[in-house]
Amino acid sequence: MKEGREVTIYDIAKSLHISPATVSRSLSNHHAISSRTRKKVLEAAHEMGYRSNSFARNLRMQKINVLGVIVPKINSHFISSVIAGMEEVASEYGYRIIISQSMESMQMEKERVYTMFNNRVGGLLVSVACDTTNMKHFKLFFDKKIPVVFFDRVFEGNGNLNVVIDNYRNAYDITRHLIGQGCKRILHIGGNQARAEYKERYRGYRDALLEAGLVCSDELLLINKLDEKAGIEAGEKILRMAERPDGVFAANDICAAHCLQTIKAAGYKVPEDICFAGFNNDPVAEMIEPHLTTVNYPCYEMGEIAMRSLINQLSGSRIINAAGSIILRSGIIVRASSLRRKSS
Amino acid sequence: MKEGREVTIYDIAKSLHISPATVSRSLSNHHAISSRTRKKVLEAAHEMGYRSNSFARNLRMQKINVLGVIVPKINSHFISSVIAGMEEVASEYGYRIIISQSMESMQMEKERVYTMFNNRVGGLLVSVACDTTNMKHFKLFFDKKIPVVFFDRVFEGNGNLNVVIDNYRNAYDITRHLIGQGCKRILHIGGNQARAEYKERYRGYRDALLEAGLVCSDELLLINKLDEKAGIEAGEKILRMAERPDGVFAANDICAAHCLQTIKAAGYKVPEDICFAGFNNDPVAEMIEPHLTTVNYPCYEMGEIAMRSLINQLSGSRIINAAGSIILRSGIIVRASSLRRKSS
DNA sequence: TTGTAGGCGTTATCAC
DNA sequence: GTGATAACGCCTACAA
Repeated sequence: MKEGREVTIYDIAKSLHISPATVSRSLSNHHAISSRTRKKVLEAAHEMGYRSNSFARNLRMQKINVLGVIVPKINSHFISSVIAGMEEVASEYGYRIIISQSMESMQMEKERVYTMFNNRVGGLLVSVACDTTNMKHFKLFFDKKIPVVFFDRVFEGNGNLNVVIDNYRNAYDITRHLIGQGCKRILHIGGNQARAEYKERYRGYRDALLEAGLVCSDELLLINKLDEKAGIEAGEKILRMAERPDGVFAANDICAAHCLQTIKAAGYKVPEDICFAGFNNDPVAEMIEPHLTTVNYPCYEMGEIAMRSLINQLSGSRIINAAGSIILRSGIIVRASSLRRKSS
Repeated sequence: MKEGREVTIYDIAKSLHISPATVSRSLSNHHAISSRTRKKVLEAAHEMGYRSNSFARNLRMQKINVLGVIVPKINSHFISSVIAGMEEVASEYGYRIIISQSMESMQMEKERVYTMFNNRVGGLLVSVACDTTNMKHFKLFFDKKIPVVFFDRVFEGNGNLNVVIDNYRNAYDITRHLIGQGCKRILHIGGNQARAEYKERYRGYRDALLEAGLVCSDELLLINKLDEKAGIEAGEKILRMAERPDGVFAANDICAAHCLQTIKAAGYKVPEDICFAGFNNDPVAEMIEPHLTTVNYPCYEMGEIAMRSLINQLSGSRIINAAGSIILRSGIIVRASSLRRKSS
């Protein structure tokens, strides 16, 4: 076996005194080939350490088995679980995935999309950055009819498919729950309202309040980045408020948990003084004391479904309706952080 | 713009009445090209929806800009952070990463390695599965001198590079800390002892005990999968013990946290009755009450370093010593779960 | 500064 | 059943 250079079908052909075409056919189980020849070739290939060159093959075949995934950041419970689900399905169908992070920046997202395009991925799975305001940069894909599936953070209406949960409904339900526990003055910590998903969570919250005749004012709305730091700052802000809320619904668990911790450290009791609710069902929700009421987000399943839909569009001969939304089942999980009464 | 067929540099060349070579050079920022021509080409390329064909490019260049990452499971704080670090460095250097999971199974790991090989990744980053007992399946890569960098869970001595932390030392230090807090009977929850990393943590623990003249017996050693379920079961087991330990050192935080929770739920006080320490500095460590003493594991940094080392081997003309180990700085973080005295 | 031409490793289309 | 040969799209000596 030669060091350095790769073994090609020519090398095999030469050593066997046959033509490269025959080798190629043997390797790809072509029907018009004698089984004796095929056997010889297969053995020689193994012997010589041959591996097919996927670049040459793809170049020739015009076919691609790599799919792209673009996410804001990989290192969150939510995203890493989604990706785990995607990877499992992808590898089951013989696809590879390449992953990149937009770091919550639309500018970087654009670059990533372009790179994916140039890398000729067969399809794209995307959860957009926080400040992504439009989907112009996906036009490249739409124009070429390369399927794009959005998940979690999505856009409507370019013939693409979205995999989501019902943000409005879950936010509404969890706010209703807080109201049911006797909260009269509920504060919402939300994410960037330019993102429909966070807007929907806010709307669900607001509608529940209005319906119950409770106050819903700007003072009770905090918009931030929903990370650890934001949670702590939100807590400090709440502590400084003249009229303190008796309930908090945050648009994610990390933020909720750190806010809760800050409030607790100041001597207030949860849920007696303030009820808390989050979103996502992150592992921290079950660690914090008291455990955090939250919305169960089927992350792993979302990854599986999104990937399955994408592969479907790639291999399915005729898809009737690839566009639209798949809304996954989700629901609230009631834990001690919001439980004042026995029955909810 | 033609539908269906891809735009090539030939199409651009034709429409601009110049040669394909000029187009190619313009596109790759070759120096010997007039900026006027380049501009024209870039515009035309954009206009016509051109994208470079990475297959043709790779075929021609014999170079690969895709690197493979194989991990047990993506969806843990530790692994997702490592990958986030890797991706950041990779994209900085123009590399893409393809990721797959071995699901903690050596059999699947073998398959993944083979797939990566056939996909002709330029290099490999691996943290091996729990039950991986040898590195025979990486021989393909070693033979072809394709660089492989192991991280966290590693193997010694095949000319490969390892990126690790000092498991022995950290385990030793944290056990010493528990002893310093007055613990006399410390239990260790460890991972699969076939894995050197978990063995090292056990050894550090044991040596600290022996040195202090404390008891170190099989009764005080629990080996399990270190996940949530294992943590709860460990807690239940401890509660059933005749001679209960007054300190627990678990080889990861998830397990430690759930064990702690189980013990606490049974009415015992932490750290007064039992001290707790974990490993990894997972987000849950700062959420649980009391906060968990742990070992800070520089995950993101590990991803960055591992990726940087790999790219180094790929591009560096002469690497003096690519083999061996890089040991990252880590250290214990003392929190309330083990703090009985004012000074540690 | 730009053009010409050959080859990277496959597979498909002809012949034989 | 097998062999010759022409693409696939790109890059890069070498020429001009």
